Amino acid sequence: MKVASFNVNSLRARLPLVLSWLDENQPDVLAVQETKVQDVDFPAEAFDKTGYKYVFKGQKSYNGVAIFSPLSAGQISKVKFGFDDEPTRLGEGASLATETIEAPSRSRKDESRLIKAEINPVRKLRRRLAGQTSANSFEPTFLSNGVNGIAIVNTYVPQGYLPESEKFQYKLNWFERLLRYFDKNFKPTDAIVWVGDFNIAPEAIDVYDPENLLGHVCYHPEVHKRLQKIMQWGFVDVFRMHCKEPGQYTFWDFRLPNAFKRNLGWRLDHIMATKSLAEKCTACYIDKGQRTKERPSDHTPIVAEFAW
DNA sequence: ATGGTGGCACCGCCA
Repeated sequence: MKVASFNVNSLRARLPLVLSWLDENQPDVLAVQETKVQDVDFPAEAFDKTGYKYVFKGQKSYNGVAIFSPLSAGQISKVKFGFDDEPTRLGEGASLATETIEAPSRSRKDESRLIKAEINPVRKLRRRLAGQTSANSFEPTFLSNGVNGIAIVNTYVPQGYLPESEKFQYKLNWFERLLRYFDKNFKPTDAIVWVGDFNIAPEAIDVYDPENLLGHVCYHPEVHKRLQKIMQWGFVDVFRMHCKEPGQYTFWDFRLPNAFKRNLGWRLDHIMATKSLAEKCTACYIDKGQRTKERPSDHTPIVAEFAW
């Protein structure tokens, strides 16, 4: 099973690139962030031609997440958008002048940053191999708390603007809500893949200038604390499990001249798996290929392969 | 070098 995550920075602007990437890489799951498209304008027809199924939630201009999975890999089920917690305190996407205005409960902005689904890529195959002896001969390897396939949690974590801003507090709070979300809906023994743009470089080797960038909203001790707590709940960074090299980035700021060429980047996009699943991870790599094509995203895909 | 990129929407916001 191949799982990928890609912040596309507008799905419509990146449509040809995403379509060719799917065709060339054939992942069982592609989690996409920053689709920047309202649900009514989602380019469904283009993906219908590919055989990939999809679930998505977006809004105008900002945020937006989607999960793609091919028909042959089984159904996408148990789809849920956003958190299921109490009302949020801060209006995240509001302008600077109005950012302290109360946000409505389960706002569109929250919903378009988290999408959860369950997939079972081998269910059909196992049934076929079992012969037609019994329709119920398939026994899932992991069965806990109602998860009998693999749960995919795709997040686009708030960037945080500046450390002294309300938006940064919103980001810290967002990670805390995410931990509660995992705790409420799953067990650490479930097979969960948590992927997406986390807007955090976990360690010094994940950012091009750790000394000077320490304190940046994407490389900040307070954010690190929140991430660590979620990791301690039961996740393994499968990229770092396979690759210890510094300078392995998934994002290069467009505003920094020749950032990609000079490899002045950040590792902000991640694939985390619960321990039982991480043990089955056979490879994890960053695919910089799309950066050499026309109109690339500022992020680049990260891919993990599992013996599943 | 007092600017420089990119996307979307609208005349600015966000990354």
